[in-house]
Amino acid sequence: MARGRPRTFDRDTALAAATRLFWERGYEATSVGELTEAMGIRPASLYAAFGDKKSLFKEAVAAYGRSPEGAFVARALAEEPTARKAFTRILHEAAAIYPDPSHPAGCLVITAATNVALKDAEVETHLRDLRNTNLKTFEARLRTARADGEVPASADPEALAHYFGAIIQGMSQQARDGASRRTLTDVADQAMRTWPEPADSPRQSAKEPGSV
Amino acid sequence: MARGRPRTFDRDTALAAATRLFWERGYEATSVGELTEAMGIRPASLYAAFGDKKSLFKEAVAAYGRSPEGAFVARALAEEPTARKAFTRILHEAAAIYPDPSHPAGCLVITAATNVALKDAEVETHLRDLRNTNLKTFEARLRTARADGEVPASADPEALAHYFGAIIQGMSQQARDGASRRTLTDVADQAMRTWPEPADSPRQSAKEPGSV
DNA sequence: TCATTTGTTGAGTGATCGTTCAAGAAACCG
DNA sequence: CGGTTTCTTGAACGATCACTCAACAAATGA
Repeated sequence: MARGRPRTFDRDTALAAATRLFWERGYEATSVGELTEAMGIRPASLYAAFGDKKSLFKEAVAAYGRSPEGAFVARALAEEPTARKAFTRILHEAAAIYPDPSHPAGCLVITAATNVALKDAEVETHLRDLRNTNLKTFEARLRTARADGEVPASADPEALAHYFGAIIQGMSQQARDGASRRTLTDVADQAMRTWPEPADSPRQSAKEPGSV
Repeated sequence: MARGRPRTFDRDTALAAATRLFWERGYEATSVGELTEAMGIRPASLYAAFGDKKSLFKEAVAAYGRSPEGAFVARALAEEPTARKAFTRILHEAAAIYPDPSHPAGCLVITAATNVALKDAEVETHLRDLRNTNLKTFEARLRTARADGEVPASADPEALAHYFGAIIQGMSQQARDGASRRTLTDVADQAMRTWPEPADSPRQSAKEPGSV
């Protein structure tokens, strides 16, 4: 069924190499020449397989989102029974993943398209939309928590969502600036101290009551 | 005393225009052509007055640091009598300044050199060093506060410095993503709820006791 | 076997990048 | 005034950018 000459390289492997390069240096600062070298193919093969640089980047972002390092936030939100456990896990996993030397530091979605020329503004807005969508997901989870009585009625889901988003984005930046897992874990712990407990629960306790 | 033909443009004004452009788009994504157009001069004049693009960028960073939008952190640390008042003011001023539409959003030092090609790595490390120096300044201020008994002995200055640094960097990013002053002020208030009060002071009070 | 389809190769496209040069213009000093 | 110094102008430099094309190679279908 497969017509024509078959591809001589593995598309997923090549995409992973491109993802890593975009993750390291960002969209604009990564040239097609560097991409083809890292992917082990010639320019014409890249364009035949992926379209153009923008399309390749979008595929790289999608691949990153499916990888463990990119999917940990969504996974924590889906798997943890309470909002508090979900955000605690998110911050601690970010502290572990962002500075991990086995891959580029920080988060691709946060860092890969912050300095972009006018002609590539589309790439910048693509990542911006992803980030703002994530904030909305945070907000929705916190709204549910408030409806469940897990956080008090006085809690502001939108403000808390932006707060945790800011912490995560700051941790990504600091990981790129050389911060260690230890330091980022301290930041995560400090950030969780503001978690709004309902009035009838022990205030500001270091451990949640029903800890496993 | 001034020999030779005088400059036909104002150096500070031209530098301010360059600063604004670097602030908006970052180092790599701002071309010399865009710079000369915004500064109202020809390339040769730019190179005669500022050296090369890297030197111009470093001068732009220095000019940003002297401007109100870039100096507010150092000013708050110098002027406020307590660490708590200093950090409260820093976060609230960041919430006001970062999304202000009269200039590019966020902080130039945080955003202007995150995606940089290999040949310009020097620019990236220059801003990284500035950021890490700021963290050390935070840490020193918190260490003093601990010595003064303003924060308990159990407080960790390095961890708190990274925590506030992360909040500020996150607020800068969110301002660039469109967050309002209102939202960022909420983030600042939420962040200050983790401030470590000494054991004999009223815990988690919204206002510090000796407020002016 | 042979036409068709698809991928690879190597060279090369125009555009833009940061930067420089030669010529002329505007100030100074003597 | 002439000589020196510094800046401006317009044109251009080589390098790199994202991207493409013509020729060849390897697979399938008939």
